[in-house]
Amino acid sequence: MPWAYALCVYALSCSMWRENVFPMNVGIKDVARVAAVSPATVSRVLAGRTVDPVMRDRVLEAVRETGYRPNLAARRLRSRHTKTIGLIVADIRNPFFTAVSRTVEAIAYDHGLRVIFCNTDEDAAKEAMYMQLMQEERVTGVILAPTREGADRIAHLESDFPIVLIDRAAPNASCDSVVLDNEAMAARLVVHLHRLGHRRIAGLFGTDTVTGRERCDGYERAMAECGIPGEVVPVPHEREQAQRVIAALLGDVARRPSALVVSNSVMLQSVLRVADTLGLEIPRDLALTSFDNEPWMEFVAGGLSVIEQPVEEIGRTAVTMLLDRLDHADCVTRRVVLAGRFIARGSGGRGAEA
Amino acid sequence: MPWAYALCVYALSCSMWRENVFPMNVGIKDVARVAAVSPATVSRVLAGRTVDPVMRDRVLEAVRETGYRPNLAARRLRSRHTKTIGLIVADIRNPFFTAVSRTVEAIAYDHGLRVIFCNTDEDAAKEAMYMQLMQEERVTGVILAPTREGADRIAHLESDFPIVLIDRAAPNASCDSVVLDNEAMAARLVVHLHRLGHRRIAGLFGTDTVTGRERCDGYERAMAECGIPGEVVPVPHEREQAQRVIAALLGDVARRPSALVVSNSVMLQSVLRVADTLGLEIPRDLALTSFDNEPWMEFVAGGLSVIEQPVEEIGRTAVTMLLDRLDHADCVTRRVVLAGRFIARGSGGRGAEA
DNA sequence: AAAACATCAGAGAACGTTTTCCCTATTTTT
DNA sequence: AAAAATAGGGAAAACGTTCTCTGATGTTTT
Repeated sequence: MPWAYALCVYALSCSMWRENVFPMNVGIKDVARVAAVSPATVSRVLAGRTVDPVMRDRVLEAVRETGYRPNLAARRLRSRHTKTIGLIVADIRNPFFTAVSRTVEAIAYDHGLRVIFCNTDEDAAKEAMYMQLMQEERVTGVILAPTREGADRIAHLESDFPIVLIDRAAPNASCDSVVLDNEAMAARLVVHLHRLGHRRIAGLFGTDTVTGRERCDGYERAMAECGIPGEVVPVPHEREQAQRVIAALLGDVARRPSALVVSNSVMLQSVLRVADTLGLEIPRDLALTSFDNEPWMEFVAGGLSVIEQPVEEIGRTAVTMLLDRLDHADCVTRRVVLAGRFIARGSGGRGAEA
Repeated sequence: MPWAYALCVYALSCSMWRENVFPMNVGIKDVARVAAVSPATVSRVLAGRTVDPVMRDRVLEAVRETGYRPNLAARRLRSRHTKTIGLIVADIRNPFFTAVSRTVEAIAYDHGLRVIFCNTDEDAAKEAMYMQLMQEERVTGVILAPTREGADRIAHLESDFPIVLIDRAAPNASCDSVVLDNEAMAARLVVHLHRLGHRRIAGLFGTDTVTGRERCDGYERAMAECGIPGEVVPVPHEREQAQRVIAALLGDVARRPSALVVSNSVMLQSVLRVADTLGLEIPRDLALTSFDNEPWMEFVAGGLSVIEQPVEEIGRTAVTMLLDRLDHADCVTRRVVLAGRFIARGSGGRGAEA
């Protein structure tokens, strides 16, 4: 009784008898028989190759009549191209990734490619498992937002298919990649806060990603250039732990900075939660800036000042690069660095930027 | 030059020569040769069937040595079970669906099932295309959040695989389904607002989904029971259009209600946007209640009062039902109705609920 | 000790396509 | 008008597995 937790379970329409209108499995041979042609001809018609029009029509009619649907497994086995790409993201709850995924999917389908979508939850083991799956699926290529371990592993790995890294890629990565200019964008946030008069600016960055690393570098560089000491706070991915770390930072009045640079929107939500429980008002008690832009950010904390990533462009570029790589396998690896857009709203506090 | 828009493109590591350490395509036969056994035996070892231990070890060693990876296309073709389920959602940007997807994926993988993830963007044509794809993939089953047209179509359709409807299902649907008790939950929101003293409560519901329909019914019933006239506002899915409709409602001071019941979180964001541009403060000028709970909702409009859906339970139940249906194909169809949880925060305005 | 039975490895068919090869019919060239 | 070239359809192989069937090797029963 697996539905014990259900509010109620209705049972309906008793006899769903399977009267099979069509023979259970219609194959290309059945179509061929009905159309009185050879299987090869049916295949040719379906592939859109030149076939005598009268035969073609006979085949098409037979397809309609029999309700034939090609078997993709068989097709892929024989033709040896799967027309499938893998998309492996690190956190499906992060709207940045869902936005990129949506674009990737749409563009891939425009190119007649199916996409296998996977979510690793920042878990290197799951990631490895999925990469193996990609191999077993004999995918055409993979678009991957790797964990840090994953990024390392890929550097040493010679895979059977091209890989395009998104969002996270070491500068010396051995495959194509499309990333944000994380350093510059993190620096932009620091400069923004500095101009607003903040001098105690802490940086919260993920411990497990090269993206976090890069943003941290940009933060540190900018802080140095501003001539103020920085405090880098490594924040784990898991929500509970993240909130503990943040609470430790903000709960101690002596330690508490006046402003924060936060590495992404899920981390930002942990910050908001902690600030709320501590009774901190934003931006009065704590100024906030972050990466990623989402609709609700307009309405929180007087409008959050953030770096917006060009999500469509990231997705589009990734697919384009992958496709291009298929044609030019031995070409040099490329690294595309995209600029983000800084959106100034109210969460920086302390008067307006010049 | 498809990267004209790039901030910069680095070209790296020139000669990625493909020195194939292993023969390009290692098959089960190659493994068999190396292990000096028959292909059948290799297959048996890989399937975990009883094989002489010494042979088994030889095979395992040969697998390691050759770097063999099974070809899933071939396996699926021959064995005639794909161990794959389809998951078709209507809007990947809606966090409700991403949350459900995450659960479905995790549970499916626990059961050794792969999932093909698809996003229809509320487009019936895309949905139909994906359903056809599922057929061509010969999936084991499908979990589907249908558009309204899709729900209608499925009622007449006799598909080759079981389908479990989630989130949206007509009460008379011809397949298994797991849904929220939309009527009761919508009524709950109305009652909440009524108790707070609101008398002019409008309901905003999607035009294209049976979920919207059901929530609307609950809203109307509850309004009638409270003895106050309701105003139902159909809101299209597309963002621009949605905002126009909402602006028309809230912009006209005479027409403007004092409180709103909103059907989901993406619609809610449109409401927030419009309220913001109109300079309406929440809950002072407009009380707000909605479906779906997300972390940021704590921090907007004094805390949004919402109906939280049991997302994990929905995903888990859907997979369980699908699996169960495979064992009991001719069983009656089941409809699981889950209760949501009402979370009262501040956005209802006008004093506290009794 | 012989007969019946169980166990398990190998040979080869099968899964549903695409593709190669060959052959015929037609068109083009000389 | 004959020869060469081209086009397009059919037969059969091939893709990499799993599965059925058969036979051999032990193991138990009488």
